[in-house]
Amino acid sequence: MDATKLNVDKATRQNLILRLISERDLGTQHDVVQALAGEGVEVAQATVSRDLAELGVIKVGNRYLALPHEPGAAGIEVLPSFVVGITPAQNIIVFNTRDGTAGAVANVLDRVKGLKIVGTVAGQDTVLAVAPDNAAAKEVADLIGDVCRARTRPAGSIE
Amino acid sequence: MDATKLNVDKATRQNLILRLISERDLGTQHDVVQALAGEGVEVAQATVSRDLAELGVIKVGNRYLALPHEPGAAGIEVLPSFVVGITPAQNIIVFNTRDGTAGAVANVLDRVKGLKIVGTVAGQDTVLAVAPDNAAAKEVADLIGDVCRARTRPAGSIE
DNA sequence: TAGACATATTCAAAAACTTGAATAATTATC
DNA sequence: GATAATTATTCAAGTTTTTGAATATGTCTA
Repeated sequence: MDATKLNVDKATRQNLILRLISERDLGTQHDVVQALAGEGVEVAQATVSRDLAELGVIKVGNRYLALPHEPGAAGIEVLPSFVVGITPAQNIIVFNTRDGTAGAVANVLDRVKGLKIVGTVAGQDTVLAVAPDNAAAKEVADLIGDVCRARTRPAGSIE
Repeated sequence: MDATKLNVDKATRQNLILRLISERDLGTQHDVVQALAGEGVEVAQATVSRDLAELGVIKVGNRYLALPHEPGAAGIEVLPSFVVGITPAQNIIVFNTRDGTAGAVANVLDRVKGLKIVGTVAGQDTVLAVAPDNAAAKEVADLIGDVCRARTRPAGSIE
């Protein structure tokens, strides 16, 4: 009896999921199911599980991070091996990387949805990421720090 | 009883078609069917018709032209409205375009498979395309000229 | 380790996609 | 305009995808 039951296809739903998890702070698949329901899209948890896996979404601590899948580009999984150090300094986060990988790292950072980063500049082995404020910078540094430590492989195998 | 009957999926077949029509000079769907058969892939003409439509392949005169479908980018259908003039000069083809559209035109030219173009440079309203030799330049100029005159919509509606 | 919580997987049904044969529609040629 | 050549569409079948329910497998926390 849902007055607003929407019927969308898989691709649309997955895009919606990307948007939802980057806008809100969704910590469980159940949260995602409910958020979708709020948008009028009703699916089972099993479907969300599969969607997150296909989208390459990873969970860091209590938060889902979406890295839109781009054919050629590096995935978020390169961060642990490329990033040597992370230092928040005011509203700037300094990433020390293995030589030559700064560009790839900046590219990944640019593409992670929901990361509070305004922009990045990459040198040879250093990336400067600008956050809107000091708190955000700290938050980002912690998050990426977790990613590098976690070495969590994507929530399932992608493609 | 084909000793070399290959069974490939749709995506593989469509990539093969792109390659075939950019390498050889295929003028009809029947030709494409036969070229595919030569590679061990047997399909009906109806399938080729649908494939060409999905691939955004267009037919100019007696030749198929493939423009690999890229999500964001402009399609070959913009050429008639963007290109004002085409002038081959030795092995260079000069495209005069509406102001500001040169970049888009060059991008399209770069992506058309089977076009004998070595490279392009775009200004504001001018594109210089370098062909391997004078004959190729003339050929390209004629072909694109036909495209602009033809205003043929893609061989079917895409997506 | 037990018990909760979170996520992944299995299985079967439904929906969507793919395809060739036949045919219709379109385009060129005379 | 008739005919031939080329391309598009309809239809039905076979195949693949998608999905939810149920269930299994982690993964914490006390």
